[in-house]
Amino acid sequence: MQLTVFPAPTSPTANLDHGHDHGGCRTKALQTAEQLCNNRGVRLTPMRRQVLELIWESHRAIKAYDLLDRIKPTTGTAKPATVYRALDFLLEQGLIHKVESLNAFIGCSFSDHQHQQLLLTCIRCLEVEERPAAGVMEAIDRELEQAAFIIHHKAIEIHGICIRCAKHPPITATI
Amino acid sequence: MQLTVFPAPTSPTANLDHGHDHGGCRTKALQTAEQLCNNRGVRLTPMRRQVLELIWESHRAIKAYDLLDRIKPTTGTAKPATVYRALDFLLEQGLIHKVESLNAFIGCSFSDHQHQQLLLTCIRCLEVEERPAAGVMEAIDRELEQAAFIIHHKAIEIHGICIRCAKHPPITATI
DNA sequence: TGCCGATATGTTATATAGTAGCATATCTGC
DNA sequence: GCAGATATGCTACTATATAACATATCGGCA
Repeated sequence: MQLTVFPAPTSPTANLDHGHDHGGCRTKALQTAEQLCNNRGVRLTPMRRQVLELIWESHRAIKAYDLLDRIKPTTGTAKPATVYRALDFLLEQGLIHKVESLNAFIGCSFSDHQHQQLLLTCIRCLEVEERPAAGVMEAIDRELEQAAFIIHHKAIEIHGICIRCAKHPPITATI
Repeated sequence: MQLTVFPAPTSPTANLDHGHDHGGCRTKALQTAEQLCNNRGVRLTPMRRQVLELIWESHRAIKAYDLLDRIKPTTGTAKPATVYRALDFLLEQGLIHKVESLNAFIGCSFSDHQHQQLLLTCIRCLEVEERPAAGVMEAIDRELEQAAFIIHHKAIEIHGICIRCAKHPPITATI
């Protein structure tokens, strides 16, 4: 029998995402969020901020109920609505994306300028990469013009193997 | 107060999808499905066929539990697993698509050749149009080559207003 | 500064979506 | 017509998401 073992995803709290210093990502994202909310006159409350922080703990998409579990120790009382309301706010402000095909959420790396990127989810390490992909967006605009379809929202989600995982093939053992 | 009233979606059983004779679509889709399954040596059982027929009753995406409600009168006993198993089979065979952003399913119009199309969902009439969109697919392939991302599956979902609904503006009343 | 309306969160309950695991039935090849 | 494979029945459960109303907090203004 052949067993294919993928490396387990790193723990949600470890800054191990493929070796980059993720603390920098998170700090920058939170600063940008504060600024954006200030400029817009909307409130990044402690609850909303905490959810955003948790989402930014890694580049893996996180599920609403996992966020809930992480919040409970702090609040003691958090319920689904608490999390979903924070998520709704963050989505409205373009600070996070929902990965529809995973029912999960990731921080938006381009919250201060571009939205509606390609979302590349690695089925091995579960990290999601966001790519503005101008060429793809233009091709879609052309296609929709032909179809005379007036766009409101795009979700472009690709699942596959990222370059880092492709370079570190899974351990294969015969038992 | 301004009230914007969109025309209600036509009933699931009516062949009224924007005026085209939908019976033809359905019949053709079912014939293609029978052929494909025969060629592949897989079984389009009565249950699976019924689910496919129900999905093809319109061009609107249908939810698993709505399918379940439609099946119950016939079988008396259908449970979620019954429907989900049929859906899994139809997805595997490429006879239907899941619209991830709706948690709903539509028949595939290109089951005998192309897969992984653009799915255009009209937020007014709720119909889903499938478009192969070669230009978009090429642009995505180029982008993924740059990212060195090995693709397994695409979900490209656009929400907006279709050409037919754009031509029939909603009734607007002041109350 | 303390009151008011607006915004945000707490709380309970429920709706919607999907899966696990084992029993039973049906099909297909021999 | 029997055996193994495939499909469905069935029970229970897990996961995802929202509704509706109560309470708390914020921020402007009398």
